[in-house]
This record gives sequence, C-alpha cells and structure tokens, in this order.
Amino acid sequence: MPKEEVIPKLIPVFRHCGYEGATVSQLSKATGLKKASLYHYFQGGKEEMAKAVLEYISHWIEEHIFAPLQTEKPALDRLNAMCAGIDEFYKSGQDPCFLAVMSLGEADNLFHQQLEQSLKKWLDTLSAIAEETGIPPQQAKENAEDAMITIQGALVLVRVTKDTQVFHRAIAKIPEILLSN
Amino acid sequence: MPKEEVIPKLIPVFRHCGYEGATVSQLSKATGLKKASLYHYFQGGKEEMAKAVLEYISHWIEEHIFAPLQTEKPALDRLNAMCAGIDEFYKSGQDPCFLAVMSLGEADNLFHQQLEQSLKKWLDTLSAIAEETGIPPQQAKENAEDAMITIQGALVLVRVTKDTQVFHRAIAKIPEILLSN
DNA sequence: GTCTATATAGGGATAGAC
DNA sequence: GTCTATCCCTATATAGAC
Repeated sequence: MPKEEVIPKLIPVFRHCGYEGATVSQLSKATGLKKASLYHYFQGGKEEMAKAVLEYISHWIEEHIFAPLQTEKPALDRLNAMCAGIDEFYKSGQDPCFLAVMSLGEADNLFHQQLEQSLKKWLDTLSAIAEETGIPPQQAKENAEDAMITIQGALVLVRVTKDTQVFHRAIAKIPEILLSN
Repeated sequence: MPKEEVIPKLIPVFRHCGYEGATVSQLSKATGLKKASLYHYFQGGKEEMAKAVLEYISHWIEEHIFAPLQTEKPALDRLNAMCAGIDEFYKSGQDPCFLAVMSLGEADNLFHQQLEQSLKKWLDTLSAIAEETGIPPQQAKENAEDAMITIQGALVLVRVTKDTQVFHRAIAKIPEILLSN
C-alpha cells in the first residue's frame, strides 16, 4: 500500500481521539497495517504520522475549499461553493476540526507553529475575499475571524448535541458574515 | 487537605490536556498529593476525578454566570454581568472550555450525557433571557445557539492565535446576538 | 513492504505502613 | 489522610525474519 493511501486512513482516528488519545494500535487497525509496517512508513512514529496528516489536510483544504474562491464567478457564488467544501470537510459537523483537536495538550506543544500558520492562512484567505467586495481591511479581518468563530463554534455544539441542523444553519450564515459591514 | 480544595487543582490539567492526555502523575503534581492519596479521595480513579471536576464546574457556572441573570436589573445589564462571568471563567479565552475538551475521544463516551445536559442548560438559560425581552421562542433558541457558537468558536481561535482581543470582541457581541431578531 | 516477537517506559491502580 | 513500594497492563517503539 502506497503511503498516500495510508495517510487518509489515519485522519479519522486523530480527529476523533485527539493526538494523545489516538493509539498506534488504533491507527494500525484503521489502516489495516501492523504497527511495524506503520513505523516503516513513519520512522518518526506517531508524531510523524500526525504531522503527515496535518500536511495532507492543509493540502486538501487548499484544493477543495480555497480553490473554488479563485474562479471568475461572482463573489457570492464562490462563497457558496466554499461553504459546500466546508460542509463536506466537516461532514456536516460530525467530524471534529483537526486544527482544534490538535491545539490541546502535548499536541499543541508539538504542532503549534503549523496550526497557527494553517489558521492564519484560512483567515487571510477569507479576509481577502471580503476585501475584494469592497470591505475595508480592518473590517474584512474581523469578518474573517467571525466566520472562523462560527465554523469552529458550530463544530463544538454539534459534537455535543449531535444536531447537524445547527451546523448547516451556521455555515449558511458564513457569506453574510464575511460580507457584512 | 479537604476534597473541596483538591478538585479546583485538578481543573487546569483536564482543561489543557484533555481527559486522555491528563495523567494521574500530572494530577498528582498539580494537587501536591501523591497518587495513592488521590485514589483515597477518588476511588473511581481518573474517571471519578473528571466527573467531580465536571460537577464542580457546573456548580461554578450556576453561581457565577447564571446567577447574575436572576436579578431585577434591566436585561442588558444582566447580560453584561453574565459576560463578565464568562470572561472570568475562560480567562479571556486562555483557558479551553472543559465541555469542548471532554467531548473528544474516550471522554465523550464516558461523559456524553452530562456534557449534553450541561450544554442544554446553557442554551435554555440563554434562550429564556432572550424570550424575556419579547423575542419569539424559535428565534430565541437560535440566538442562544449563536451565542454559544460564538463563545466556543472564539475559544478555539484564541487557543491557536493567542490573541485574547478576539475573545473580548466576541464576548462583547453576545448581548446583541441574543437580543437580535 | 509486511509481518511476529520483543524490549522498555509509563500509564492507572492497589497494598499496607504510618 | 498521606505516604512508599509495587503490581499489571498497555503504550510507543525496535529487531530481524520473510
């Protein structure tokens, strides 16, 4: 099995269990590879596995969430396309945010720089599209923050309530949040 | 040392490390009690410690965040008092939300019922104060959800960006979120 | 590349002295 | 109530055969 096929199978374990909660045994089961085989691919052990997942996800976001923003369509259409990507990425709120999960405990010590960079990228991208529609920079920055707050907060609520409606309602608001002034 | 003094010392460990990330050794250090002494108080082990913290926090919220809502002052004053309690509770966003942290991995299996109940209490309380000001029930419910989303989302953002301003800006919006229609 | 078998450390938890 | 000492298990990680 090529490494590119292994990484996606690691994702749900880290997402749902967190870094410390995820055991190599679980990761082994999830991939179908025995522990020693996992260590063959990831000589740095669990830490390297998490790092690989982090990079994989950054890439996925780039392609599925940010890419729709680079077309020539009207801003609102592009935003709605992005929201569709977000809904897919978080499975309507049923999958926790990797970034949020990895910002706890030991994982935060290990990965804080990458996490911060990833979030900054999100915020900058969202802010840019707001500015594009004529919103002043400072306002655009705050709108981007509010949009991320809405996404992350909705994920927490859904995790506890299991009510995906809350997530859909929240995501539907993203465009107006970003474009408000 | 009486048990009531022990529990508060457990809180920061669980909050920052999560349930699985928190080790009994860490809890021991944080309390200043050796492991065996901890087990003397909490015969159910780590699980019972987390449970005790959960109850302690529910109680704290009741007294410091919900109580200010029960006075005879104008609704807006009461909401601002509540926001002050929230800011204190989360140390301006520098302390993660216990509820959010405990809704991951194994902890979620163990405590999901209590977590759900706690969140429901939050939402009901917020919804009630919105209704009090004449907002129709369904709208009040959604406003309460939006308020909780804002709190939880801001906590995630601050955890990664270390920018407490974001938290203050978010909290300041809570009253208008709750009372909007 | 994938496995079985194993090493080593640290986890949660208990026994029993004081 | 608090401790030291210890048990057992699981966690991460490695060695080496195929």
